[in-house]
Amino acid sequence: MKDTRLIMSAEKSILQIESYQPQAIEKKWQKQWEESGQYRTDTSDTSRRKYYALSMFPYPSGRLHMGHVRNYTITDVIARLRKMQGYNVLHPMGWDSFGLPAENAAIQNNIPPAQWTYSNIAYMTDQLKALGLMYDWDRQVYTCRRDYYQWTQWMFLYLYNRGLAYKKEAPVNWCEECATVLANEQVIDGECWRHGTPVMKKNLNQWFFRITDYAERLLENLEQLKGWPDKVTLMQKNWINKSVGAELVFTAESGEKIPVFTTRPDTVFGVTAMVLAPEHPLVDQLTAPEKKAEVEAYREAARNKSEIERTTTEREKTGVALGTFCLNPFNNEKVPVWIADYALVEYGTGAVMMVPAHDERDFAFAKKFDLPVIRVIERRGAVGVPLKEAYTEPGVMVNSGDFTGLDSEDAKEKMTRFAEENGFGKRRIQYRLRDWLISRQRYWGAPIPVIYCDKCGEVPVPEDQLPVELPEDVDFSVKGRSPLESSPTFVKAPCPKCGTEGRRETDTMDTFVCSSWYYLRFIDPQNTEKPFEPGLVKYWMPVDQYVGGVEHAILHLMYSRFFMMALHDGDWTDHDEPFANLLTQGMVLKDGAKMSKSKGNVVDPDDILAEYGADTARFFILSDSPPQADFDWKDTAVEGCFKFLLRVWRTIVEHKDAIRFDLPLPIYDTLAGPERELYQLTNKTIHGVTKDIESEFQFNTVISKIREFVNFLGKYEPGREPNAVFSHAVVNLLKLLAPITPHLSEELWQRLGGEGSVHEQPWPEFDSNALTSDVIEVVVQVNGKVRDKLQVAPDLPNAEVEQLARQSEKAQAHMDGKQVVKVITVPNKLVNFVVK
RNA sequence: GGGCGAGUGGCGGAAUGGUAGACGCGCUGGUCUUAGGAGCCAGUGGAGCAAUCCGUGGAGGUUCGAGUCCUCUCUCGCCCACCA
Repeated sequence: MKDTRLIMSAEKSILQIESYQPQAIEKKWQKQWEESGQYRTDTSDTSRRKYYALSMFPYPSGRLHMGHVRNYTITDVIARLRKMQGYNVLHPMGWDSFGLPAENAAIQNNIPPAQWTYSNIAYMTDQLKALGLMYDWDRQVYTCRRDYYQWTQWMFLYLYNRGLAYKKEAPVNWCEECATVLANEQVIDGECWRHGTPVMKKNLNQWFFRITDYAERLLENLEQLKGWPDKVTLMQKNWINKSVGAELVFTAESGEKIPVFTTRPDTVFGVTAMVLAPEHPLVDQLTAPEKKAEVEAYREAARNKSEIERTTTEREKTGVALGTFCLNPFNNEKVPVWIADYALVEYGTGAVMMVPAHDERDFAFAKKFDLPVIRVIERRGAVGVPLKEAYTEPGVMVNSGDFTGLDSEDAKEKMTRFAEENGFGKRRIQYRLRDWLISRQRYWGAPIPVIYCDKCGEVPVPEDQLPVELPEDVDFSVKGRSPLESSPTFVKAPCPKCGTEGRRETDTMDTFVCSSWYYLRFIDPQNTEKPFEPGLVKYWMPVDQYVGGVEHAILHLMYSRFFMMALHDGDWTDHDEPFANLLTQGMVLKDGAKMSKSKGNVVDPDDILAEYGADTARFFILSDSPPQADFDWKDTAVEGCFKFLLRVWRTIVEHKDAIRFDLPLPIYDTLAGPERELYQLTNKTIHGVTKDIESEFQFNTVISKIREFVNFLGKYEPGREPNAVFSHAVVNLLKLLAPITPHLSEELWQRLGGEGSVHEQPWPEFDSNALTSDVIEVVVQVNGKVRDKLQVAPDLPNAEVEQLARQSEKAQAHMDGKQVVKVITVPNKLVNFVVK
């Protein structure tokens, strides 16, 4: 392969010095770091300022992909930097190791899910270690291990005892491929997030977490998450989707109350029908006998439609009149009751007051079924213009009884109050966010710790009986119900209350439950008494920097926020937000497309490590794009990075004799010529690199600054004697590179005779006197166009710079015969002559 | 349909309202070499011999000065979407 030849030839060419052999030095240092324990964190040391750096932990799918490499490298560089800056750094890694793929692999290969999972973890652990990541391996967590899921079950009980976990029968999303139910968040465009297959609605008795209790707080707190990308907070805001309005109660002729939720109580005089969701509980009672067959057929059809069919906006409206009527409480008008599948049983009250004049959907429905359109709001200044489409803007009220003439925005408030006073309505806030469906009819997850007893009903397993262990005598291949039902040892269990024989809950928890609190367990992973020690969590939380893919913007990040709030409310934590700063890294692309097996454009991290080593991989993946943007993988650019590291190596090893650690620091004022320039560049680089990392981790510009620095160093002739300025430059270069290329830096640090580990060194400081050059280029503009450039001393008084500029022949050529009306001088930047 | 973000060389991308294209990839020429796909040196937005002119999706505007700010517009990407 050409890459291997490149390395061989490169090595040959520098054979006369000593060659850079990444594979050898990387292995050596990884072993050394592990043995020295220098990356372990003492979480009980709460005396220093702390920094908690966290990557979203991986699912052990088999092997790492480049997205992982990018994610973990970014976090690792941040963690290493903070450590050098003197923080007490926590940087852990673990495994989100429950989940469906393990079960599928078990069925296919006839091996237990645990075996498949642990062998993947072993392989991926080796890969992570080969990348030289600064993890405290002693605090790994595995969500599939009983010492972890015991506490996931504890979390369930905690929520259950606070009334935040409950079971109910509801129409839920069912994926045939997964053979289980899914949370709303796991349904994308009516399709399963994993399989892309249509999701069906089924009425099932399922467990939910009452995340809607926290809807308002989840929304309000977004304001304080200044360290999150706007994009993510916005997505969460849209997902929660708060609507302020009113619940108004219509009354059927037969007496049944039909509440509706509306954001437009001001349009209630325009109601010309009542539309119920097909699944609405009142449908049977409100259907006229002669309509029974037709209505039942419609409901049956709706049931068999997939989510995708039901929710496309382009579809024509369908519906059936029930043949009965209800009364509008505001004017006692009789309006017909219909069912239509554009009304959703899960939202609001499952019933909609139909106002065709002022709602686009209702307008389409009325047109289709020839229902009357009554206009109750007119545009100000354009009264009497005929309606061609729904008018959804505010305006002036018409045809609205006592409310006629009001501004429609005022009317919302007044009409809601009127409804409240008269007992047929109230103000109501509605969120789109639904409760989180957490039960799964699958094996490889944390069992829900509940026992059903004929006498006592639903009984939570007492805390001291946790964990409810996952049995091994299970037939994984059963579909449609939990495989746990097939375990002879699992199902039967004594009722914790009365001791008679009961049945265990056989559903397991959504793996997102496991990952909603893992960041807390990292702080205290070996605790056998509690999920974590609140005192430690108080010090370590929140996570200072969380890094991961934007695909978790809603699912994981909102569930974790919910957990944190719930734990906070029970005094388990001081904070109610888990992640202070969030960085969503972009995707790794190849040839402009997402890496995928089907496209055949996957780059395997193992190959890159074998060919170039971890430092090149780390350096490259940070180099070309800012971390938030997508990153285009380019093989030639990887080579370029390797060549650069070779050059760093050569530049330093070649001049080994000139580098000493015990030389006195250069004194800026005494320096002249190239030495002075080198010293300036060293300080500028330290300053620039530090600044770029601090401001949103712009590693791509960090790397370009380091390249400029090295380019200069390569041309510099330090001589054979110890050289203080050159030594200062090289020592600082190694420190700046340490977080990015930890092995190379460590190796050179040691070879040069540096004490201890480069990673234990303080982050370099810069000499602020030496940040400016001795000569500055000032631009001479005429009417804003660059005409000449001057070399002047920095901070030369404006008047003198202007004098010099006036003498510029090139500038004068453009000012000839014209009058200078204004001169603008920007110190150390430019002089602009405005001429007429 | 609604919301958000982005459009800069052949490519990835730099630019507190102040020299557009840093840094790199690629390419061109030279050098060293048995050889070069390594190293080193030089060049590289477009047009032009040159002076110079034109250039950040498009059209306007603000400003001494606009890739950057404002208005409109086009294209692409992402998110949400029959949520009442």
